Amino acid sequence: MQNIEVAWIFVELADLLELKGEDFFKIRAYRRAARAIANLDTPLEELKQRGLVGKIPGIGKAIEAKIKEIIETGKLSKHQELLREIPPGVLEIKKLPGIGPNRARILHRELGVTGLDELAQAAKERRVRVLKGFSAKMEWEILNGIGMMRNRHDRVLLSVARELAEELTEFIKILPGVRQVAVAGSTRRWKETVGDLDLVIAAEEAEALLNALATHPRVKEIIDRQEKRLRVYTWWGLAVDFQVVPPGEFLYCLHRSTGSKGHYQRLQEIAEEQGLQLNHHGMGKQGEAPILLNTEEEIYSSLGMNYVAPELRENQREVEAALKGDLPQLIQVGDIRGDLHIHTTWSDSAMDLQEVVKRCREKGYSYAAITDHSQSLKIANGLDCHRLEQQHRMIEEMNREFDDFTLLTGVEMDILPNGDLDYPDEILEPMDVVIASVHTGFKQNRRDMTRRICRAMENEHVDMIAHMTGRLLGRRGPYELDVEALLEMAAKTATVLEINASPDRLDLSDRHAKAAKEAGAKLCINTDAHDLRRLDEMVYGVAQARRAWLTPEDVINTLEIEKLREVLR
DNA sequence: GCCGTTTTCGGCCCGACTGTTTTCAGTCG
Repeated sequence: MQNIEVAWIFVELADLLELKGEDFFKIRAYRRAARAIANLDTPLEELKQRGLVGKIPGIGKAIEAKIKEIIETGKLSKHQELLREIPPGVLEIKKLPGIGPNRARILHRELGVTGLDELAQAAKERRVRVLKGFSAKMEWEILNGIGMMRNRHDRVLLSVARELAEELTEFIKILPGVRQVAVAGSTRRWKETVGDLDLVIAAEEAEALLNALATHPRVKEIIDRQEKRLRVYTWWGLAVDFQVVPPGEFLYCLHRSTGSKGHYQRLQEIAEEQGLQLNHHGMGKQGEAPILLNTEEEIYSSLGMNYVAPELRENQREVEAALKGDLPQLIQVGDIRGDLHIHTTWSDSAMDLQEVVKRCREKGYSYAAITDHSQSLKIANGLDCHRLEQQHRMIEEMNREFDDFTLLTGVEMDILPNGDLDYPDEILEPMDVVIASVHTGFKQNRRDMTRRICRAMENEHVDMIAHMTGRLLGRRGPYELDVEALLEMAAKTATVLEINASPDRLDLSDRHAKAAKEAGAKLCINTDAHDLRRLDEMVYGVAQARRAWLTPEDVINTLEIEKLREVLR
């Protein structure tokens, strides 16, 4: 059992207890423990053997015992008990916008609804509006919310798909008869959310292989089974498609399954124009033996074009660019020299300054910026001017110890609802990196919100706007914004725009990041990490940048420190 | 349920917004 799955049990336990109206602090303790577990570098099982589980901050005797139970039996009796008492559908109801634990409880108790379908039915019959604490408007919002949930229900975050893909490919590799295995589809193209996971396996024999996969512990149910294909639904909420292909056709099958459909069809057209045929069996002249190829690069070069990286295969004129030799030299993870948006224990993060420095140096960075929250964000323990100056003095002192690494001073400053900034200019002036971002008043109208961010860009000390549209994938849409106007303003004021690498944000989107470059703005890829593990999410931001056709020159945190300082100045 | 260089008990991040139960409970970040 993976740590993340243990963490999920505690998250769900907390949700269930919340629905029962349990003590707030107990619930928070479970959530904290879940977060701590999810962020561990070492498997819990190993920690348990070494007797270290109780040493994890946030985990005491009671939760330690529960972790032991989970590792030994695969489940938690208290959790199972609550699941018998509260239908899992009620947890779904609690996820609706505007519905918290209390309203979900009322809906369950008063109307007897056990899930979204029954709730939708009740709302249509106008049985919700008459309940205490509800109204006609809320009834309408509930129906809206259910519609939204259904639309996204079958997609998961890219990071979930990639983690599952890694685990499954490791498992498949050691099965007898397997020559090669690779992830295809939108997961390979690093699309921000994934509908189903495609795995292509090269092997002569399929039956025993698919049997083994059908009984894998991640599999919840089998959706479809054919001779060479297996489609399953996993406990992670993601469907997986296993495809067994002859070793000689692996390359072509992987290429086709990677897609996108539009991109592949475009390639088939190009092939046809050249008298060739391209399909999952191979490529060659009609009626003749296929051309022998070993790599995807060779498929593209045989068609007389540059290699198109999976991230670009979206039928957005990449084929035309490749034919002309006009594709950009895409940015790579190794080009990144530092992370410019990191939180510490000074505000709401789990890592202290020393830990950040250690991990960033291990990652080979030559700089990092500490950008904690600003004073008005009380819930995140935002820094007032005094604490901010204290922190910056400490950073300056730390910097004396390094000759090959620079810790930059900075802040992630709130743009207040009226457009004012959270610190006066004289506080911002000496800082290395001033990030401005929105954390409150999300429901402003398009004109006000656009003007609000524009004003921040106009301040000469603001270097960067973080997670500009505010979206949380699968949970919250972007705020109302005139993105085009903002991209232009960013270019005009030389304000850098962040690509937030966190898999639940990826904000700017690929489309917006591409438009930002075209508008003449510079970008920066940051993790916005609040704990050590999430410093590793840079790879998602870089993939997003690649999907936006960005080169190292478009991204400021590829620069050497001296050049970077010039840009920030 | 966790935690302790004041405390082994009694604390445990705060404040804005919303709808309408016109005085606050519920939700959210």
